[in-house]
Amino acid sequence: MSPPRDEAELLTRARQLAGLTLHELSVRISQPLPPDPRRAKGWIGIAVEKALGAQGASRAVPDFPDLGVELKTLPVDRRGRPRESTFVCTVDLSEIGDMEWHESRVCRKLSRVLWVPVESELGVPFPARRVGQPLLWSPSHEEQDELRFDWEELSGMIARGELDRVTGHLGKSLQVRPKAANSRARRRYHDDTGVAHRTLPRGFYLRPSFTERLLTGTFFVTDGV
DNA sequence: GATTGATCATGT
DNA sequence: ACATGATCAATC
Repeated sequence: MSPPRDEAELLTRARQLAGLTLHELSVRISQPLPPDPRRAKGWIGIAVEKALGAQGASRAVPDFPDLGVELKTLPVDRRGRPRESTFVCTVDLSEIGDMEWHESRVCRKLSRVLWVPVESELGVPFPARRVGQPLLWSPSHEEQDELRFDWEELSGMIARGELDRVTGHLGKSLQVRPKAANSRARRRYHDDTGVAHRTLPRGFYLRPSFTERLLTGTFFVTDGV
């Protein structure tokens, strides 16, 4: 599958995936379904990448480098509400001190995102789960302000060497949580006074309440009734 | 039931 | 080790 030439082609391809079951998706990309989905947490994301013609899944660039578009699959329940937070990027412990929001990895990563919801309902077997309608998104001014507010609070604490006081409780829309192979993993960093620390690697995540709003659009109230 | 901290797999 | 792709599962 060649990469899409422009956003329109990408969106057309994504819309053609809507309604497919994961089994049908696996046939389309000639990639077997994982025998134990609990041990293949990234399977859906990589499968959708393949189906859309994304480039290498393991490189530190957007999924569609020429378009500057990032792909995110989003597990949703039957009402279309996100069931999980969304990983954005790792917390950069080396250069977080002197960084402006607009040049941050969080801001750049979220500047253009193709969201692909995927059914993730307890009662529905993995092969029968369906791909949903995609949304090509950039943050509104309001969303940008929200994310920036949280990012400045969190990155400010980290720069002051207070990372071990940063828990998942902080941040209305954006939070910091562990992102590591296990809880024993450690990574070194220097705060803005040059003091060295070793700490559990962390990542920035979007809360489900944030992704829920962007899926439906902030101008519509959704109460499930 | 929602949320936070922990974890799984693969590629460079 | 660290990046990619996230979900699992203990706890609140």
